Amino acid sequence: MSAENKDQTVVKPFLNQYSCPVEGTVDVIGGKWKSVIIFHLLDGTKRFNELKRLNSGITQRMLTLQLRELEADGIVHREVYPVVPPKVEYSLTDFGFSLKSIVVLMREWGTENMEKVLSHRESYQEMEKRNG
Amino acid sequence: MSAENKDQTVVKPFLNQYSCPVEGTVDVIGGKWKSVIIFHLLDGTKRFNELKRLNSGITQRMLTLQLRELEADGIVHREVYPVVPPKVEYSLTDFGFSLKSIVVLMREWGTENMEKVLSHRESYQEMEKRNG
DNA sequence: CAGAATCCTGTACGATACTG
DNA sequence: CAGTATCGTACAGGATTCTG
Repeated sequence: MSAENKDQTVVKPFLNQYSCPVEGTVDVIGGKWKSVIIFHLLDGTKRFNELKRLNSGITQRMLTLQLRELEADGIVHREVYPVVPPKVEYSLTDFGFSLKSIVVLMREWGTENMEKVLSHRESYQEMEKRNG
Repeated sequence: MSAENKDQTVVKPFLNQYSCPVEGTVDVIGGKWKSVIIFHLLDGTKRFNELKRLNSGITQRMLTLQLRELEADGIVHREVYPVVPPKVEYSLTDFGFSLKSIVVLMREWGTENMEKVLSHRESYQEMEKRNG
């Protein structure tokens, strides 16, 4: 523990692990890809490469890692069919579907507001440049 | 651009920057701290050290960086009072308040479901240990 | 009080190659 | 097809010190 925190103890009151329930949810759907993956699984079962195509830009490695974490948290179900060539299907569990309202809201917010965000961001950066 | 992406072009149809609006929203409220900061600003203006205390565990540096990004995106307003000692107040802009429903849902979801997540996670890891 | 300036570390994330 | 297995890097995030 750091010197700074020796006198001002860090408190994690929520399940002895988070400082706040919001932080917990971030732990589940945070990161660059998870919420997007969940969003695409909302409209049904998808195969691995299907998800890879939908999450344009993700690498196989990252997709695998994120799916495994979502599986570990009980959000995603992984169904392996013992066939050649391999076939693996991913779907949301009932528990995973409880995140639907959040992810849907995130999509709506993004659709309606990202243009504004990007223009804000641009003028802020120009302002920084002028001032230093 | 990678070899893998030379033939299978990465498409960013949403504002030429994201593959999907959800990805955009993640860009705004993603990361370890932003959504928690926004949540705490929902119930009113806060000073810097107040936010630091509420976000138990965050360092000054990280808090500054995250607040600056939120300010750049038009989510947070920063009001500097020219007094000694310094006084700086942070508040949500009207635009920032449009994120309220998302963050509130995140808190509710965390409150109701994180216990289940953690137990899922635990048994998954034990399962991994047994199988290798 | 609210930060800026430094320096540092871990890990999230990526590129690439290989395989049952 | 759906992955592992390596290797590599950038940046998120942190510890510490200094200051108007």
